[in-house]
Amino acid sequence: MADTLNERSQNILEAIVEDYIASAEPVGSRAISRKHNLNLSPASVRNVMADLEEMGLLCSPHTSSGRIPTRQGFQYYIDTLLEVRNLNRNEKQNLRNSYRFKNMRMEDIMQEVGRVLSGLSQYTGLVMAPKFISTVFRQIEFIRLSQRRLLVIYVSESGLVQNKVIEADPTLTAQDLEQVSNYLNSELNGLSIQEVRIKLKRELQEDRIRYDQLKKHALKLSSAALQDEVEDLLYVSGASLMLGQPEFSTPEQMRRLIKTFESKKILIELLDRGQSAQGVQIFIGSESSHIDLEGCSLITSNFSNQKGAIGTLGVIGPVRMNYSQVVPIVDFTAQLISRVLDREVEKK
Amino acid sequence: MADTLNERSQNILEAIVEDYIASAEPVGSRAISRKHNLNLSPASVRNVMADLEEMGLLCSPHTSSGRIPTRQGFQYYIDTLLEVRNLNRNEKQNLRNSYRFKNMRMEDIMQEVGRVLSGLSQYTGLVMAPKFISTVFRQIEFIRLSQRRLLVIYVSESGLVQNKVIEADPTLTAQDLEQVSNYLNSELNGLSIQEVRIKLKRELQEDRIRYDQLKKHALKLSSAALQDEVEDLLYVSGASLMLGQPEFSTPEQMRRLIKTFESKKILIELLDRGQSAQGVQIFIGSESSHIDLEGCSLITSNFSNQKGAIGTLGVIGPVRMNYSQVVPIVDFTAQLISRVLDREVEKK
DNA sequence: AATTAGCACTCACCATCATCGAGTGCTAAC
DNA sequence: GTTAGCACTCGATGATGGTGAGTGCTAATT
Repeated sequence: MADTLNERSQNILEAIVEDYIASAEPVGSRAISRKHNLNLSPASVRNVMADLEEMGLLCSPHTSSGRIPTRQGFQYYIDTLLEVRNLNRNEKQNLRNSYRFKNMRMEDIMQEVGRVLSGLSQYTGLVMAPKFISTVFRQIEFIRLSQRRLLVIYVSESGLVQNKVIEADPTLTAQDLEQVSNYLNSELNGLSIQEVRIKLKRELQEDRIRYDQLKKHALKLSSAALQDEVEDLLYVSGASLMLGQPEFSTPEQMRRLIKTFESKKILIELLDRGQSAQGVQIFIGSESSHIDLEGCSLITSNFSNQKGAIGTLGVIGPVRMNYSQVVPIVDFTAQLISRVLDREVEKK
Repeated sequence: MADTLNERSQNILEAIVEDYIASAEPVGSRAISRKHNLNLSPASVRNVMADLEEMGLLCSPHTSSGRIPTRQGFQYYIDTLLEVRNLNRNEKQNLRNSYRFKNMRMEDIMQEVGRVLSGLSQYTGLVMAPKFISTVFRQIEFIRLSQRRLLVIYVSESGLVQNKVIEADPTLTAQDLEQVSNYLNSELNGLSIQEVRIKLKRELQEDRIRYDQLKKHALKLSSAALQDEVEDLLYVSGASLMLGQPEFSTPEQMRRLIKTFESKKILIELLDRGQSAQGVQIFIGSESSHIDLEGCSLITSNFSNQKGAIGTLGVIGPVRMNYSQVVPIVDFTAQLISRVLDREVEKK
């Protein structure tokens, strides 16, 4: 159905969407016929608009006002009409220069990326660090906190540091712990957590038979340390910029939005959904299902290092977002970060 | 001047402040003379009110409306009239039960505390972790990320993990690094970062003469690792609750508030100011100097472990905050966390 | 001398009402 | 097929007036 739009209708839809993106206000036939040199009278434009409304791509807030694109209208625009220009050399260089990654911790890089995304787009920047389970093991350390509590520090290939407290046999000495970590560090190096878990599980079963005290401790501690899921790391930057958007101007909407951003849970769910795909993805409004994010659009792209640890970054803004501007920024940033991650691990 | 208030004036001021805290609306003479059984007619109350206004403790938004307390009015209320009741046994137990600290990382504890503070007070909870410089050294590890980049992981006595990337001599081998960290771990154990820095500085000078390769590396790496200030860790919880307060109901105020919370810088400055004091502190509105926090009050208390690492927690809300409810919560929580921190380190 | 009843006055708040204008749909003319 | 013309819709804006909570002042009361 949507593909059967003739060229004129497409042009007019495009014009309306773009005007609406710029103004956040209903677009009238007069404005379209004047600004975009389609050489059509307002009346003709009105006829087309009526058709587009019939098709569900436009709607009018009330009988005698201009049209605004519906969700489907935006969807059609994004799927069919949106031309994403690539950044030119200059813009790419500028974007590169926005970042200062020198001697930054992984966490700082993520946060910085969020800040820059938000700053450039003037919407809210999101960065989700690679999931624990997808990271590659580099090193593990055990530090005794108290009699029965151990602090486990885990470092991934890309330098992401995570820590966790586990309970442990109080009879283990510092030497034992050091031996255990040495053993694990040589044994698990280069495996993804997923692989590590499988390996641990297998060896735990085998080892019921053999009786190697050290190995037993090692397996027990490491499986306790690496077992549970670690909370996802999500960085949200520039939430206040969303409050400047006219679509979220009522106190109630503001509250809801900030609350949603604060809990992070819904955002993480949403970002997770895009993890399997490649390239830039766009989720629109309540198509992205959650009521609390109604009126929002999300532009995301995954980044990854060569070892396959996948993170996601993106921008969340009103559905009436400037896609043609934001999409290439998100796209290029994801590529940039992928390269940075690999550079961080560069061996020797 | 303020102390010269006679009892009647004090009673009326107190009644007005408390009514205003409850309603967020100007308080009239009628309401006061009825609700609080002072046995005074509205007219008499009005006379007192006029006096209090003269003194700068009250003001009226317009000629014919009730009075609201000024900043000075609140200040007087807090300094002189506020009676902070202690929590009874039940309430203390409830508060203790709100927390589940079992096997939590330091970071999680801080975040949890913020959440609970926010939940109980219905305002915004703040928790600032002890400053890096005030923490006590427990362990340091070096992990090579790339040729010239080392990841330093530092663990404090209380289990706070911080990490940092430094540049380092590419010729150092893994063995070297291990020796270095072993050396440092035995050498610096139990010192505060401040003491560590002094020690390092002194030894670096001495060692220009001697020629111990290992020690030289150790000193160089550790001073690089522990030199700079690490960004303060501040956890902000329940920012969206502030948006429900009538004093921040305009979009502009909301934006500004969220922006201020987001950048954290101003909050950290403010919390820093209270670090030297003991017990609960209250900062009111723009007395706390920053324009962006106008209309806000901050109730804080420091927590610390026996080693002297000091963190700050508190609640930020509108000036019209329910002090008598929030102060004891903040107070007791700070005591609770201090005890938890010491329990975390409990030796053996 | 302190308290209070009485009263005129103020002013935010709310609902009503008229006006205005941008925009529409429809019809008839081009 | 396109467009000029026109009646109509409806949100936004602003003026108007009534209502009521609250005040300050004065004079009467205790």
